[in-house]
Amino acid sequence: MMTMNMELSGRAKPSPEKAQRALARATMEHAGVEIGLNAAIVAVKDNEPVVLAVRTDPDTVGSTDGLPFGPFSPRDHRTLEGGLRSWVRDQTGLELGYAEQLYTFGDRGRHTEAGDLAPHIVSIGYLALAQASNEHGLTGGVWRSWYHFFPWEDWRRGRPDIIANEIEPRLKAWAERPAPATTPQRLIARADRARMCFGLDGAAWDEEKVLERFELLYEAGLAGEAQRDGRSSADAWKDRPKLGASMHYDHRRILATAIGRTRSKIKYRPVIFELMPDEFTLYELQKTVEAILGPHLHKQNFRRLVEGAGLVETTGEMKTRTGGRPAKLFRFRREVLLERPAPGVRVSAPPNRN
Amino acid sequence: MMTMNMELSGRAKPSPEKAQRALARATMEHAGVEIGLNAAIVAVKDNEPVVLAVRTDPDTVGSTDGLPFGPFSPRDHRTLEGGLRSWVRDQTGLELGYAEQLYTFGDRGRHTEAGDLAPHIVSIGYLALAQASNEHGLTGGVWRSWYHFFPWEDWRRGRPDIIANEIEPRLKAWAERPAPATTPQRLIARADRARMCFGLDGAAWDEEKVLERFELLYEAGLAGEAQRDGRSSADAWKDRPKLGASMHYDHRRILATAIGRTRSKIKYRPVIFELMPDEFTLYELQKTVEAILGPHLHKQNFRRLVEGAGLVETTGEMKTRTGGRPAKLFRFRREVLLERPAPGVRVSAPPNRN
DNA sequence: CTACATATACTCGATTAGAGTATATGTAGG
DNA sequence: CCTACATATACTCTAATCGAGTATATGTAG
Repeated sequence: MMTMNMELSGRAKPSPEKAQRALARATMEHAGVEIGLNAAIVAVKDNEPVVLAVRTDPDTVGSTDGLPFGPFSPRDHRTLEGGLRSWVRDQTGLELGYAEQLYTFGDRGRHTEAGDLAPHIVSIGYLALAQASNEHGLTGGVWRSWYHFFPWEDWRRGRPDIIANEIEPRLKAWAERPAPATTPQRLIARADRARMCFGLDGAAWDEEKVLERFELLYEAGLAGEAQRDGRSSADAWKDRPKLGASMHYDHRRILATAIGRTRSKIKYRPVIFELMPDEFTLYELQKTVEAILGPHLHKQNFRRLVEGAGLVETTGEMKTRTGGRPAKLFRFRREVLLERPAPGVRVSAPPNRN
Repeated sequence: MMTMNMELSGRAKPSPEKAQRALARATMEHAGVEIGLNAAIVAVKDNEPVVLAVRTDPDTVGSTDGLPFGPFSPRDHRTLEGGLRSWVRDQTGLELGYAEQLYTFGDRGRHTEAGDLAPHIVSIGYLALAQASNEHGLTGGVWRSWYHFFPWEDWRRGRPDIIANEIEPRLKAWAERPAPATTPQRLIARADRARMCFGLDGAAWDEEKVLERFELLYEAGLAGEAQRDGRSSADAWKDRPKLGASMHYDHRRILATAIGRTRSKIKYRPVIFELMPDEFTLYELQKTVEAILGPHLHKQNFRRLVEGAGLVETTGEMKTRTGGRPAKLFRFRREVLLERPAPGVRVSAPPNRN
């Protein structure tokens, strides 16, 4: 219907302008696209990574959480991020610190819940990091552990049982069913994707692949959202436990993106300190890193790496109530930004097993 | 006149799509938000990294290039990427292979001529990688070296002279001028930002910081776009050479994002092979990597790393016309995707100098 | 005073990356 | 044919780094 011919060849001269006009004409016929902003606001409370969730209807059975959402109006806000900060402040009372854009979600069907009549909403997802201490005036939403939505991501007490007990058998069954013809030809077989994503059969676990894992579960019909969206091939699993709590729309996908980005980013940018109080012990820092990544380093090496990277400096104070020898207090050393091109918490992968 | 506000706050950096003028005339009363897609289509031709550019008006002096642009209509396309592929095919005849979303640019300019009645265009930038051999039916646009727009990024023949001769003195002068009061309080001083971005005074050069460098130049009024947007504090430099070719709107910023992402991504995903023919010698592979990153590895170690990472396998064929000893031909080894969590061309940073 | 818990310092060995040297095998020009 | 040269490929050496272990310091609880 709306075939735009922008004539890019050098001959047809002022093409962009013409194209823009065509665009305007074409888009006017449409119901219109609305732009929304979603925020995954992350903090760490009591060694638990949490995200701010809003519950639509707390009294309804089966009601689910969602991420805070606000419209973007270029009339009111000059920048996307400015708009985000503004409605987050209004809705939740939080003053955001660090924020970065994640991804723009625009696929049709991301609002299937609302039906086809709803205007299409393109949502720009943001990741924001907050200190748990900033929560004083929280007016909307609740902090929820992000492992409430992604229990298989929590490796702090070893490999979570849900992988071997629930995910692996269901994915293996899915992998043995032939892919429907409507599915675009995948480059990698189902079984291999499952193996790489969830570290089955001895494959390595990559803690950054949060989104890939969730999308695999969704595609396999094992995420609650898949059934809601009518993708359920899941009757066989009706009586099995749910794989994490669902969220509205595609919000769990946005959260998966946020978790993956957080896990990736703390390794090359000192964003971990956005989640920490101003002063902390190295053990507290390690616990925060582990809350986000899963356990990786043993204590002695963590100290060496963090101190060796110049990320922190001592305050001179001690924290005595540790239950053992008092620990030195540290603070983030800003100057590291001027010294290293990519400062972050280096938690190197286990040695290559190939 | 429109001001592109690129004030970095150490946070995320959105930006405007300034295509309002034509649209304003067409839809005077409509102040909605429209969605556009921009594509940075990258290839490597004759060891030169190139991007597909569209020229508005080849006969006009001072006309500039832009990136291909097309609208997104959720009515016609189920996904953003599907929409992108569709109009790229129509406009250029190219069938995109690899494509990934980069960033969504949505800032409104403050002083737009069209005023508040102009519909706002939010543009979603994409990076696409293409093989140079696929260009047979190219109907629109021309391939341009990306170093045409970013000459300071080309380190293949050592540190580019433009840094010492042009960029360093102008940035130093800018750093000595006080930041205007309207500028939000910066965490890092101008001089330090210049040092870290461009590796001045012995600081390390980080080839991934393409966007940071461009935004610094823009903020300092040294990019052509800054003058166009009325940010020119650049009278003093009127007679000096331009710092790379400008592009329409904020397209050079999108391209900077694309280059940075490409440089980053080839290190942990085997996307370099999206730019290579099916069979190649290791030397050709190295030249392609160096075209993108700048020279890094000496030949012997490059071989060892690439082969050791399991990225390639020999075809059994040889290429004789090398001007020396014939070279084995290799192909990308797909199975590496099943073996390694993050396979890519490992070009490790030089040893830590701190 | 003792048991214990945690903090912190030091050591060791394996892996890896950067750099150099040596050798193999083609082309070009007399 | 022979020689100079260019490129490809194999191997070696060394320093840095990381995972892991051991040892020691300093607090609290009973």
